[in-house]
Amino acid sequence: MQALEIERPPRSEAELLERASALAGRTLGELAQALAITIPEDPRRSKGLAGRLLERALAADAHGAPEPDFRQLGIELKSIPLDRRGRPRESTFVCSIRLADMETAYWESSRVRRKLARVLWVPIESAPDLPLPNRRIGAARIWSPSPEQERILREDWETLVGHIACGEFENLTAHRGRYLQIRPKAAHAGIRERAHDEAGAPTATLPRGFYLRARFTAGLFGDS
DNA sequence: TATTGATCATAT
DNA sequence: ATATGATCAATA
Repeated sequence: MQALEIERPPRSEAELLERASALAGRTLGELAQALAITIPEDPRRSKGLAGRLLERALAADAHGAPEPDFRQLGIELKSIPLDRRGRPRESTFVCSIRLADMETAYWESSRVRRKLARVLWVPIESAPDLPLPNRRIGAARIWSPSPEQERILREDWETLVGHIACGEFENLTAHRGRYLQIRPKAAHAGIRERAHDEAGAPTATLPRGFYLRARFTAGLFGDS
């Protein structure tokens, strides 16, 4: 694979999809080499690397901001690990949650809705015994939630955010939500973030994030 | 073995 | 400290 120069961000959805499609069939090892990035031996130390390689290769321009990866296009980039049956091996992180702000949050202006409005899914071949450098990039596809999907995403979001707004952090387990769920999102279980308790008084709890259940994303990749 | 809760890397 | 990129690993 030729060395990849860091290109300008794509100017259109078609151009983005074209660039992503050109990566299909390549391995992450080839991509890493073209970008002059070393893949760590220890899998624990390469979490998130597939996504970061794709961001670099496709010239995503959000650079860590809480916005879609391609800001001008409003398109979010998501890699998704698929097993040999074509099913997602993991849930998909969507965004972190500002726990103290949820009393005044609305679905219409939520980060979840903005990020999921338009997504470029890039499948990554994945199996426990397949080393990261050997995993192949699959055929990218653009997706937006159907009206029915968005209705349920919204229901989940409003229910989950409702619990946060009421300070009911005991109810914030990953068991809740049909498509969306809330799970810890922190360096370790001892981290705390400012929030409000049931009485509205300042408190602190484990930082959380929104995730899409694998059961949901499985439906986006045909063979469910 | 599917799911939940915990964790690892990088950048601002 | 908070955001991004996720997957690891213990549990049910």
